[in-house]
Amino acid sequence: GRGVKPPAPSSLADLQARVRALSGRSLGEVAASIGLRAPKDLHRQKGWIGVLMEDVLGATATSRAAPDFPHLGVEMKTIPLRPDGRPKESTYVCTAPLDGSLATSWPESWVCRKLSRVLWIPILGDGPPSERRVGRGLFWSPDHEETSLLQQDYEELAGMIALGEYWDLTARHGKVLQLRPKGADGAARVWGLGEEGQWVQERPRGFYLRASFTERILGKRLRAGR
DNA sequence: CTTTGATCATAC
DNA sequence: GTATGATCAAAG
Repeated sequence: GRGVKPPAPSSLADLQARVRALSGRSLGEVAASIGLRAPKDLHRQKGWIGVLMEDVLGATATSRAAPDFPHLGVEMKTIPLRPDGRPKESTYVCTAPLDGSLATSWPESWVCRKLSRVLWIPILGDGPPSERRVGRGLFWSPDHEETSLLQQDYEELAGMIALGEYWDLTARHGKVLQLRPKGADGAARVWGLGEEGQWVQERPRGFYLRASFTERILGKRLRAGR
């Protein structure tokens, strides 16, 4: 089926109201509201929930290197939660260019800008996507401590990339932010600047937030808030 | 069970 | 191919 996308939210208040209205609804209902059907599972449509929420909330920057709501400066992320409230997965942030164009300083970085204001939308439940439910959305900006952790990791990781240390560029680095392969498959390659300044072929990488960090972000605020 | 590395769909 | 949206599945 084809969807009918609502217009972009006109203001932050508009977006907040739409998020509130989605809270508690099943993904099947949400999909139906814009003329879509939920897939039986996510095996072949891993990003379906994220795209659905973008569509239903009127995000405009899908598949572009910009926040989902450019005029509001808001990036939206769906986050699947276990029954105990812990995130099931890490969260993709953005790609990490290896060709020398990656910002070395945190404030200038794409990661920093993308994370400056995030709308987290929890997704509850296992089983068929149509039966999962939308949780209560949360607008988040990193506090001082979170910013410090992110900056520290970012600068370490960006430094490794700048030095071309691909042999050690694994997901094991970073307390809260990590680098992971991000390609069509394990054979995907991209050109990177090597240790001697030569061009080398490497797996493409992306920045991810560790699930433990997202848990802290959400847990702290959901317990404190309301 | 948790984490790392691999993988799938789509837009441009 | 690059970027978006993520989850899957092998490895630890």
